[in-house]
Amino acid sequence: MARSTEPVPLARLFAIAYRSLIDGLHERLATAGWTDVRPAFGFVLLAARDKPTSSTELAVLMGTTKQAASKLVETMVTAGYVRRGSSVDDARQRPVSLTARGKRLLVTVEQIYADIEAEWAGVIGATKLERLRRDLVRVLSQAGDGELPPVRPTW
Amino acid sequence: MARSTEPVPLARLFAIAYRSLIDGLHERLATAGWTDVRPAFGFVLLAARDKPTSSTELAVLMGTTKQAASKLVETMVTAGYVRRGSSVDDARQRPVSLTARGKRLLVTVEQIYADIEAEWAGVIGATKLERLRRDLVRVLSQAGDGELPPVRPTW
DNA sequence: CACGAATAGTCAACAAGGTTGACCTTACGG
DNA sequence: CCGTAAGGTCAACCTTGTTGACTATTCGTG
Repeated sequence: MARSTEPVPLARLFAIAYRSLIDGLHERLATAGWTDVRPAFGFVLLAARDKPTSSTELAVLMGTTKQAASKLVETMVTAGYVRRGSSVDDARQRPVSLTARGKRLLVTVEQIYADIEAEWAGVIGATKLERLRRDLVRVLSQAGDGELPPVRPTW
Repeated sequence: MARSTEPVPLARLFAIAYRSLIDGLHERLATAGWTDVRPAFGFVLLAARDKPTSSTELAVLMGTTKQAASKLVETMVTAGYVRRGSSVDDARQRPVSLTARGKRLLVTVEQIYADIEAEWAGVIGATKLERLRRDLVRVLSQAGDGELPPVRPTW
């Protein structure tokens, strides 16, 4: 099929790129035995990496309702990736933190992303890849207030 | 909030970029009076732009089942954007083609995408934007067989 | 310090959009 | 011809999200 002379819309490229990365990640995770990981888990892992997070924070981060975020956390608790604690200074909060298993998954995910990005670098070169990342960050930070906006691609 | 020194994962950037474009598109569409447009409509419009498409073709393009594609078409028929015909040479096919309203929507969508991309070009420069597009196409064509793979970001 | 408003979270009902699986009809290739 | 493949539909179900009502804390201001 001949390539149209029209430029491919960026939206389509981003959709493909995103899906490609996510599919690649989950294929490799499955191969490595992580078969119960849903795409959205990554956000929770990332958000809870350094310090406990909360359902509300997750909701803002992902651009969903806090109920949806809470359900996601519940799923991950059941799967053994995170745990809900209770806060000393605010009894309303149920801080979400990673279990040992969750930490292992996070490490694995980051390793796989690094691998995939390395493969991409093999295709277009590391320099161009980093340039791509840099340009994207710049464009996207613009819309938000210098910070990267919430994430989840609504479909 | 201080930016981490870690590079932002590409997956997250693509997710943000995609969502940003789609949200921007639909905001502007809504402003212009197109209030019943779903994100997935775009694929159908694009696929049916030059020649009639089919549910099966759409399914492959979007990476869903043909039933899901068919439902989408049904929705768009009801909304008046496409029409299902019948083929002369193959009575099994129900070719999907754009209505006048569908064509107007397509034109509008393309105009809005052009506007948004122009705004992006205003941020990082047209040259870098085109470089970004080019690099993306190269990387993504690699995974597929020279062609861009299916699209829909599974969530 | 008391009381009203805001915040963190939960529960339950529902909706959208997708999948699975069975089925019908038409086309194609020995 | 006849078996098999291909395009499409129907109906049941599942997953994931939303809406709306509610509880329990905390904050803040008179």
